[in-house]
Amino acid sequence: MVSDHTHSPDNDDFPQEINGLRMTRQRKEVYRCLMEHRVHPTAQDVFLEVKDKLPQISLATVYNCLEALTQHGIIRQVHFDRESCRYCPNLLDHGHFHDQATGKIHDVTFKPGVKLEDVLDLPPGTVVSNIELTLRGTIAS
Amino acid sequence: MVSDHTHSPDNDDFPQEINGLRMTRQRKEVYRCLMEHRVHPTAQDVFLEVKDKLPQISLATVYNCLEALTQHGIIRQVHFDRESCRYCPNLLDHGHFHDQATGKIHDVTFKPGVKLEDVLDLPPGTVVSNIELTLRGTIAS
DNA sequence: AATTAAAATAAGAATCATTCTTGACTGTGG
DNA sequence: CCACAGTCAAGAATGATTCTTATTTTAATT
Repeated sequence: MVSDHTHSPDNDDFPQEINGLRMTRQRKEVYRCLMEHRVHPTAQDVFLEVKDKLPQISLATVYNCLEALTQHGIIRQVHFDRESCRYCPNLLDHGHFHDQATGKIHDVTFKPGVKLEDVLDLPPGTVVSNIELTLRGTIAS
Repeated sequence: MVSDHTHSPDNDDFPQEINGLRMTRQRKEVYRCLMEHRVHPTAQDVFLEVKDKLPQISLATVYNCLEALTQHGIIRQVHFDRESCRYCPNLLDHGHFHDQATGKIHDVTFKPGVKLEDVLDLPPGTVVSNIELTLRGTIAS
């Protein structure tokens, strides 16, 4: 994290920059929305939420912000089939479980010490740079 | 065009029905396309291929066929981010590795005996009905 | 073989998430 | 203060997929 030097009413104590990305008012609100709710919202969800703070923001800007944050490794995209992309501020390696009864999405972490090669038959020489693990099902009560 | 009950040149020895789904000429060709090439084609890819055999087939019909085959558990959809859906006739539990250098998609099987619960921290009571595992990376030569 | 109802298909329109384009705006450094 | 680069808003464009409708095919029955 980077300390902030100036102080503006919109900014409270948000860093002016994260991972080399300048945090504009729009990007801050988008990021704050993800951090505060942690419900894996879609761009549309974020748009509706952020409009309360920045009424003039456009959906395209929300997409731009989410894209910028993703490119700079600040958040991650989550995909469920071809549904709208969802966004996730949890940067730890993890998968997602979609509870089909409630519609809720839960982060699923790997047990400590688990390595891909222990679990999968990968072609020799494979270098994996990105994993996406998606589960669907229900939670028995 | 030609309806032939006993024997038609289009039909060779294809079963008339799989998993309760009537195998029409279109569905047969779509399925055959997947089985013969095994390259995880998109609907568009299948459409172009199948047009050689059935020139009048429409893209919507290809989508319908792929949907019907999927619903009846004959093939599976494969998703990479929000790219076009791809289709896979391999019904065994497996994931997919996307080689970013060649663009090829490889099936990745789980090592024998591996169970989800051994690898993941799942919320208690979780019943997983569907897994999608997607890897991206490269293969060192 | 003809009749009929249900299922499947072709063609193109419609939908919807996302991306692109354009012109205006903002902030920073000189 | 000015110029420049980076952002933004608004709406158009794109592209995959789905929907609609009329037509054709199939299977069952006569």
